[in-house]
Amino acid sequence: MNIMTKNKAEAAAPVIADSNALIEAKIENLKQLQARGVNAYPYKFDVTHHAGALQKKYAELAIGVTTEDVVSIAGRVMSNRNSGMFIDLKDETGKIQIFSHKDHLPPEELEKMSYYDLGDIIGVTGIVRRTPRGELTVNTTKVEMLSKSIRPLPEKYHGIHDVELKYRKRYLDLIMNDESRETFRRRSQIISFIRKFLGEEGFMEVETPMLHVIPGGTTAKPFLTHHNALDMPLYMRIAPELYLKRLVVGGFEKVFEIGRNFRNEGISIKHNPEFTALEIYQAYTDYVGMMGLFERIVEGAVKAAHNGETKVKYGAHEIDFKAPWPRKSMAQLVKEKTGIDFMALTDLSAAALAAEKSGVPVRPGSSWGEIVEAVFADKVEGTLIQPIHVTDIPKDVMPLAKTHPENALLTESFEVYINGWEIGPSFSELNDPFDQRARFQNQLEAREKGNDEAMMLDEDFIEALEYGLPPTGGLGIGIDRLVMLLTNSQSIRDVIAFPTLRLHK
RNA sequence: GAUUCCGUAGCUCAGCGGUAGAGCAUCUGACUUUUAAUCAGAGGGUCGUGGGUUCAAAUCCCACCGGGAUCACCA
Repeated sequence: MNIMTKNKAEAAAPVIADSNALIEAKIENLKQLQARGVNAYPYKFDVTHHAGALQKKYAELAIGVTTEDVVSIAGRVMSNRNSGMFIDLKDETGKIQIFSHKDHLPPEELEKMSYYDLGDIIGVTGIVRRTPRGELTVNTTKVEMLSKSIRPLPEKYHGIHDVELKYRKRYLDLIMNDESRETFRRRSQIISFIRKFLGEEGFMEVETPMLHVIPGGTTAKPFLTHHNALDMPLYMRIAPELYLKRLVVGGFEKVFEIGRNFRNEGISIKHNPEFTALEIYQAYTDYVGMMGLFERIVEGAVKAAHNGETKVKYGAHEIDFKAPWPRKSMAQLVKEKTGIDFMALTDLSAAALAAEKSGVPVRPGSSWGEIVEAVFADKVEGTLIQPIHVTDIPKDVMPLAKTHPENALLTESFEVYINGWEIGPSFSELNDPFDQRARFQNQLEAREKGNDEAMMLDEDFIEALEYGLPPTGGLGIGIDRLVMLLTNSQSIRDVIAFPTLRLHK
């Protein structure tokens, strides 16, 4: 490169904050193409085939055989052998080798190709053959630059290992790491299955607000925001529950929503500040009806993502999602694990003493139900590897669930546990407006005692109940955790394309 | 938020008081039916940032920034 062309390149080059020799080399190649009349960013390309389909279609094509089939494919240049004579082209479905030879391409086209780089997106038309070395290949008769890449790809063999880079620049992770592609493909399959299944079951998909005047439907710390024109504080929703029940009041008997919830809490391998939840409400059924529905959704999702299999490896465990799953009450499970029978220890101080004795600290002001739940969380939760319905959750921790008809300390409810994680809760929805008001009052008292996650009183929701909510069963499923289980992902950040991270650099 | 580990070339990683290294990628050349192509050569670094200790710091110490893991809260 002489001084003239170098100056020209620098003058025309867009501003790249972190430019380096690799980027400069690619920009120089871009200029060389432009100097030869190539539009490096053209508008379209007619794709007739994808790599995956070709690999499948020609699986039986014998070694050394050249077909007469002309195909047009497009994708990213991933590797380059024999000075560009062989290129591995990668599209969404897989890889295929491109062969560019002077026997099939005019010299000026071959010369242009010398300015192609790894990472470029190109379109190729050519003839399908299998090389003597056994590689399915397209003999290029025409090649087009579709988008010039001016940044170097990560290491072609190891891909990206730096997890921070994976999360911040997910596109690189997806380009380089097939496992990540597979994870997000499966995520999509799972969600598609759920939509299709619920539609077939007669459920209507609805959308409710994410901006709430009063955050409700669960106990969690909300994000607070502000609407300028209305000059009004608004919370990002922590759950859609109360709005979905309003729709059931309105007469929609089977509704569901798949959407984002926002919780202003800690971040961990199981928690992202925004996460995707499925919530379902069905009129005229109760929590028992929800158990069967829960099982069919999850078992179906597992099969959809695993070619009909119900057994899935996760870490060191093999989890079998085949329904039905066992059903056991929370108190029973605690009793089996610790010997403590909280159903016989309904006195608050006796319950607190028993919990402390078993090594579970009790926060001052805890209710009986909170103590039972704390012991369950500490002693039992982590041992529930295979899917199970943990039923009859204490009323103190379920302010929106119907009281259990046989024991006023409990509710008609269950939570599904898999791999030691709560996948989702479900209950017979409390539809008695007087009881609901009393439960909210209890929450307010807890709030005054310093529990800043306790629920706020939602007067408008109670009014809706006063018009009449039919007997209703509801359930929620944490989609991200379900996807983790079905993709053997160790962190929720591996199943959320763009997880929440700190502002960087 | 607490504890702990990590941050070296575009990427993957060595080096852990004494002149900043390798592979891939890039550039030059050779080769031209390859498979992480190969061969010869070259360029590429504020060792996260800022202080300190030392004759000498990528290396030891402190603070900060970013990330991972564990714990706490939660799904």
